[in-house]
Amino acid sequence: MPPRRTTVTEERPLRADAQRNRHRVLEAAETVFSRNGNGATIEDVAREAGVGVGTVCRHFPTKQALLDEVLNESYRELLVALDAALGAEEPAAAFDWYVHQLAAQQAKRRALAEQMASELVMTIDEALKREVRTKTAQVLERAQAAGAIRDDISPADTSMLFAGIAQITAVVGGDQPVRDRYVAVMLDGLRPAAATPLPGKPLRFGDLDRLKARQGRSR
Amino acid sequence: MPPRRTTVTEERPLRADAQRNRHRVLEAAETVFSRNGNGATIEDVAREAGVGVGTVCRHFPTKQALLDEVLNESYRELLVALDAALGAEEPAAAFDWYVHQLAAQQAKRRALAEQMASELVMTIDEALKREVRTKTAQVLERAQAAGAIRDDISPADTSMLFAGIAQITAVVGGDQPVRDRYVAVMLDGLRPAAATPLPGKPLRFGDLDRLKARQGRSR
DNA sequence: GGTAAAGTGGGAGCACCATTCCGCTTCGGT
DNA sequence: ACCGAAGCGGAATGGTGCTCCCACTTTACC
Repeated sequence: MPPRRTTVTEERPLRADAQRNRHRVLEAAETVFSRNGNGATIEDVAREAGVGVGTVCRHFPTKQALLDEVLNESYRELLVALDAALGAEEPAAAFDWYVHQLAAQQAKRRALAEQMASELVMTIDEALKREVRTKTAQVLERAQAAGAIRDDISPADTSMLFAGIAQITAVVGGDQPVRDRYVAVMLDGLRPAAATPLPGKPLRFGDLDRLKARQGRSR
Repeated sequence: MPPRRTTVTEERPLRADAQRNRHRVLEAAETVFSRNGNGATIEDVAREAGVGVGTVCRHFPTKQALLDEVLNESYRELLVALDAALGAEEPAAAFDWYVHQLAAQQAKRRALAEQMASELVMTIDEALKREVRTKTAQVLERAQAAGAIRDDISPADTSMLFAGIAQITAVVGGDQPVRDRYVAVMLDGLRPAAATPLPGKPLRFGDLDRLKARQGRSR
């Protein structure tokens, strides 16, 4: 009966060495997924962790489950950045900072970039996702209120744009100056100064989910 | 000894029915790769074409070879758009038009989008690639000369940005209004009005190639 | 320290796909 | 109409990678 969550307890307490191993596996997974994206194999993870594949598979019944766990972790980190942005004094600068931060995290964790670029359909924890979305919306809205970002952009629009950033990030990799360059272009496109009204209607998150779901299915 | 080019002659003339089949296979490949990206299997292609897998594999010794052929075709279509843009009266509008056009083609041919998003390393015909790059540069430079696009952007920069567009396009799919929305944001980011100087240095095509190669290898 | 339960390693099984092979079919020159 | 070569289909092959299984080891409780 395989245990599930990262947290220490659930079901039956989980033996000490098992806990250690589970942790190692997660770390290894993060390492190799960051390096190779979701193309990395379970064996890669096992080798990195110094355990057998069986161990990996018992802790995480499926490669997807493992990936999900790692990605949830990434989202939790994103949340930290979002909180920082919300706590900042300057809403305008905070939004820019957050976007750069996001790109940096995508660069660090290639799997995150790929997920945001939506090559794969992950099951992220619903509450977590909602929180990320809510806070993203807040950071955006504060920047808009401050006049730093054009008004005809919705939170879901930014998510879509982040997918584009993710792709560029995946190509550019760790080269920060180059990455920042394109983030800056996108941010400039979001300034109110660029007053050409945008075509179409602001996207809602519901639309976004539908689009990504469709994309996932058609593979 | 499998034949190679799309053109009618080479090596030994190729029997009439074989030629017909080759053509069907190419069309089928375009259809299924457009629908499913490069995740489509050879069997999918064969079924769509109404031939056996053996036939597909004889005409194109490798799945990659088939994909390359299809993608080269896409690039040729791109060239048509580029020529149109170069022939246009209004260099400023022409650039915008071309970028929208590019996104539309990416939407039509998912495989193209994925290639530009550089998930896969294709071997595009060198001459063709050079021509696309040269003409892209010309379209860009004319728009810059007309004051429609900021000067601190290089042709390779636009290619990189196109990769981001490709990603968004892959998610959005055929929904033109939505797609255009994000293309418009990016274009606004490229206006001179947004005069915040960009960080970093303009990318050169050499850098771009290196980055993409690195990305391909690390999978 | 002894023992039952929990955990482990890594090989076997399985599914999926690109590619190859070969006996049969179709073409096209005479 | 004939026949040799070219082309065809699709079963067989081989490789890759996820998942399952089970004989062996480690833990933790007495």
